[in-house]
Parts: sequence; structure tokens; C-alpha cells
Amino acid sequence: MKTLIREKRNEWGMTQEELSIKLKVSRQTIISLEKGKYKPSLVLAHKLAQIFECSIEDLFIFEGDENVVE
Amino acid sequence: MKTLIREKRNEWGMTQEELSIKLKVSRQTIISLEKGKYKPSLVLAHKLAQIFECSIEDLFIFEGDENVVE
DNA sequence: ACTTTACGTAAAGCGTACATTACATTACTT
DNA sequence: AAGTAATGTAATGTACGCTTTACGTAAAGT
Repeated sequence: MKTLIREKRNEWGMTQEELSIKLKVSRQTIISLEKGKYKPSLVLAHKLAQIFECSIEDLFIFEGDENVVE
Repeated sequence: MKTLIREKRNEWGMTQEELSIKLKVSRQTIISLEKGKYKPSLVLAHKLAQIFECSIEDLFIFEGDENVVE
């Protein structure tokens, strides 16, 4: 899974700390998310999409086995 | 957070087991998600939205502190 | 040179999203 | 009445999302 968190954050001219405060999470969480160290919970993904005024699907790009195959 | 998994599943005429197979998760996971026992991971939410041909935001309804306040 | 700002790493701990297995219940079919 | 399909509950275990605290680095301002 790829994320556009860093790109969106820069577009909005925000620092990691500002974003973490808006989200009420630690700055570490933002760093880890941007670096792809782990994936956000559904609620956190939703909050991020709200802040960046886009959909969850616009913020995260799913690949391979993260998609349904049938 | 509310989910419309059960409603969508019924609309599509699927059993919990059929859905669990498509998702490659256990049937217990479906039951727990539908009953609101816990929230799906982002990847699982995405797969569910794919199967029901809707967006993640259409499948899950976020309430209160699950939204950004500012 | 020193400070400040923004970004990064490391480590330990907690809660929860899942898995797995086994058994119970309800309703429909025959 | 007995069997089967669909749904549910319970118990235990594992992996990971996220926290907290503390320290490291690099660039820019003064």
C-alpha cells in the first residue's frame, strides 16, 4: 500500500507536528505512516482524508493482494 | 462507527461464509465486523468496498470523535 | 557559534484486529 | 423427527497500530 500523506501535507503547507495535533495522535505516528512503517486504522485514515478534503481511496493506493481477486 | 456490511451483503445475496472466502478471512471476522465487535483494518475495508462496488465512506459511517473537530 | 524548526530513530508497552477451533441456535427442508 | 444451512458464542493466541519518552541530525536565522 502506498500513501500520499506526505504529498498532501506538503500541498497544504503543514508540518508533521501540526498534522499530529489536528489528528490528536503523536508525531511519531505521522512519521511512521509517511514512511510506510505501518498502515493507519480505518478511523485515522478517515480523519486524514477529511483534513485533506479527499476520499480515503485518494489518499491510499492499494496494490496486489490488497485487492480482491475473484 | 457504524457499518453497512450486513445490509450490503444481503443486497448482494451473499452468506457470511461466501464473503469470508472472497476476502480470505475467517467467518468469525465477518461476524465480528457485522456485530460491531471491532473495526476492520484499512486493507480489509478497501476489499469490502471493492466487493460491494462502493467507496469506503459509503460502507462505514463515522461519528463524533471519529471526525476531525478543529 | 548558538538557537530554533522540522524531521528522524530507538525501545518498550498496551490494546485490538485478526486467526483458529469447537460448540450452540434457529429455521427450513424432507 | 431428523438433517442441513446460516448465524452466533466462547476461548485462546499472535501480530501490529499506536503511545510515550528520549535522543540524533540537518538546515536556516540571528
